[in-house]
Amino acid sequence: MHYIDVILPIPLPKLFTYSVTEAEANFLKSGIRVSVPFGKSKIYTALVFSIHTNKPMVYEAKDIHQILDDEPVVTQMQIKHWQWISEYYMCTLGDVMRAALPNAFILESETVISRNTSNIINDEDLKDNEFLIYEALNHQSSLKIQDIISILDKKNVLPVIKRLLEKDIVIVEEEIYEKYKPKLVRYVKLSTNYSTETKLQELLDDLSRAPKQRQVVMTLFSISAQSKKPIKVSELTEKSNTSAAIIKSLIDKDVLEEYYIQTDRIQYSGEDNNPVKTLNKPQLKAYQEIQESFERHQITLLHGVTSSGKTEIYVKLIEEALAEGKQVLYLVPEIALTTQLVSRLQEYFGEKVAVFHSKYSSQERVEVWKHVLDNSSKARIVLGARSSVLLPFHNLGLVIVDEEHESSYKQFDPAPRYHARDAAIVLAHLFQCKTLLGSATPSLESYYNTKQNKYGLVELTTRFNEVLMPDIELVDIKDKQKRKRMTGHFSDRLIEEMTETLKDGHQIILFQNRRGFSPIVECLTCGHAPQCPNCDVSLTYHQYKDQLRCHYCGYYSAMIKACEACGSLDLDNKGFGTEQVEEEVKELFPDAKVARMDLDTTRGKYGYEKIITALEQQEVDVLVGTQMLTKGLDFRHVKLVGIMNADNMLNFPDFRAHERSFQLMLQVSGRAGRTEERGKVLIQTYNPYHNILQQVSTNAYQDMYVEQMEERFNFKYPPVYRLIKITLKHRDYNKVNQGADWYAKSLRLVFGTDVLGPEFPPVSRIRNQYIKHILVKIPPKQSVSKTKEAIIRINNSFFNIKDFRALRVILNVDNY
DNA sequence: AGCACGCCGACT
DNA sequence: GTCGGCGTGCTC
Repeated sequence: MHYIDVILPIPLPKLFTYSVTEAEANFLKSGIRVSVPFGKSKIYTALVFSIHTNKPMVYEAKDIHQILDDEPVVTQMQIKHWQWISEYYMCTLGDVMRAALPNAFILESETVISRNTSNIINDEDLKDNEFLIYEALNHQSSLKIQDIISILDKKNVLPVIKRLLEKDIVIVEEEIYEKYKPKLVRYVKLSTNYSTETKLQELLDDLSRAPKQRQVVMTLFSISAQSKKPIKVSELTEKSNTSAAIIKSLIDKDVLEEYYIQTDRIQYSGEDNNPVKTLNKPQLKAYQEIQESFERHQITLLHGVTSSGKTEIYVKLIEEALAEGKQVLYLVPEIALTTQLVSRLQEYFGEKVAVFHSKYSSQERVEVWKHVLDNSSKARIVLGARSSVLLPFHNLGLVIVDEEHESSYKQFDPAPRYHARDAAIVLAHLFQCKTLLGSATPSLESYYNTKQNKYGLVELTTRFNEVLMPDIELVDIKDKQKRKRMTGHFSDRLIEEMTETLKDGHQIILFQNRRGFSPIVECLTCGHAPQCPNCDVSLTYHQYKDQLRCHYCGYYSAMIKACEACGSLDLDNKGFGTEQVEEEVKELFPDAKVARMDLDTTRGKYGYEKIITALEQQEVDVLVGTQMLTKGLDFRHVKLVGIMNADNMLNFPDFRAHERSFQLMLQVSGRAGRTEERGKVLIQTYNPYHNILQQVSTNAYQDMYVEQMEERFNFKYPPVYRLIKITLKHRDYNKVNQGADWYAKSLRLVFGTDVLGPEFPPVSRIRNQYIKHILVKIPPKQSVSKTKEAIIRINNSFFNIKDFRALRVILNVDNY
């Protein structure tokens, strides 16, 4: 008797056992996909975890449905890595599998309904709905559930299908099909019949009365004379200036032969590689220090000021890893970054660079996956966002985590809620290779680790070309308001600097960490402000569409003309977002070209690129944007950066608010003056004496670190303590309260005062779900894994209480 | 997570 | 009186 344990891509905390034949058991390996029946009717894709002969005691194992691969598509190393992720981040292996595998690898069966032809039906016996389906099946041989839903225009169609099935009118089958289709490109060549010169001449004579066809043959001939490469049909039609129909007729006549070649969806078509740039002195020094540090530490943090040329150092290290025949993982926080970076890396490494991120189609991802798995030369360097740590690396030689401090490395929803930096470090550890973290404003976590001597530290303090760090000036807008020196949200200082910069033909970036026009619309008579019907927030006014919108659930409505509560026409906009800044710039500087970069303007696959290119081409003088601007983009001609309001970041209710504000402001500042001239940064604030602002203005990372660490220490926050956030969600307000109280009480029995909450978050209801948080703090000496075990025990007892079963509980380890 | 089963209110 | 809503439990 042979059995396999498999991982199913569902959030159930255990493996499932199926029985296989001896032949199957011999063929299968851990990491091969199989399809298995699961539940009453479904067929799922499962991943073989282990093969054994232990018959399950309490149930009869089902047979598998089918084997889907010849060779493992998931490596043993990955499975180890998945196990770490699932344990550390308290989720199931299935969650990790679902996140890791490209969608096209996870096949699911689909119910297909077709007509039972062996039966003659009397129309009269059928009800309306049943008749509609019966009719549809007379035109179409089979229907999917989704088709039936649209035919009947209702959600619950299963009872109807069940009745049809009982009446023997239809048959129901579960179909599963391969989702990944290789991309085939059609090529043509001259039929072998015409390989000799005389035959060819005869052919051309024959075609003398079909000039178009003759033209095609001639073109084909001339292309193949120039190069030996296969000829695409598309190329031939274009070059011979004919249509597909003419080529088809030649194929039908057996003059041409068509054939297909499988190609990659993503192709690199650049020139051959440039030699790696030589490093300047400070870079070289940093590079050598990294080498030395790697001798003592698995992980090294490169703390290099903005625009210091960290990328060149990475390139040098990549080159070395490649020379040893190893793979390299280069993580970046967001896709937006990659376009500039990809071309830079491709300059050096050509087609060895593979890009991977979540905006890729599932088919494109399969191709990258396969290249990495095969250790193909097309994916020696994987440049990617968070999810690329889950790729099937073979012999990883180096991991680079750029902009290490970025919080977008942490997955928020759904599970697995992993931090890509930390998962990458573990991955590197599995491969026994080095990790380089890079940032101009390291996270307290990483910097703390260097102080603890867990990581090595290398500092790079001079900017490339010795450009000076920008001059940062704080502008007290409280004072400016008192003295009537404000025009809208612009202080006289900011206007002066902007005027100057525009006159010199340089570019300006204005940063406001809020999109839309104004976040609150308030009635001046009664104080009422329109709220989202689904969430506990006020609606933001978006001027360009004249709408009120919710930034949490996407709800929108037309802008109100009068107060909904009292009918008053006196409405006031409170607070301001990027839209309003943009509009004010247009009024203040009517000749300047203004663009905006926020979630609203960067929708769609190329939204980002358009704006970035416009800025690079200097088609834009002033760019207004949210924190998107900070993501390490290299804007060459920007000289002035204005931060419209520093206070709303600083006052954000989060223990990391100060750290994050510091990082954000320094990162935006770093966009100023990148090439020759020294840049200028103006920070408008109500509180210029705030320590963080002082530290930003003097680029005092150390001071910030020391001060913040003191707070983290005093208030027991990371990196001193660790955190696990437990979130409860439900439609019913009381249920959430009761559940959260019970949960917190049970946690307190074990962890005492290290449990905070339950507490409603600032936005206590999103999409009609009430939310409550509980925070568990783990002291430095307490075992993390024991803590997690205890939480899991409490969680299990929680779900044994019938009243709480409907609540959704989210465990977020190291939450950001 | 799906999906089937079972109980109860809203319409023909 | 059925249809269709959702709460409950199970999946090798």
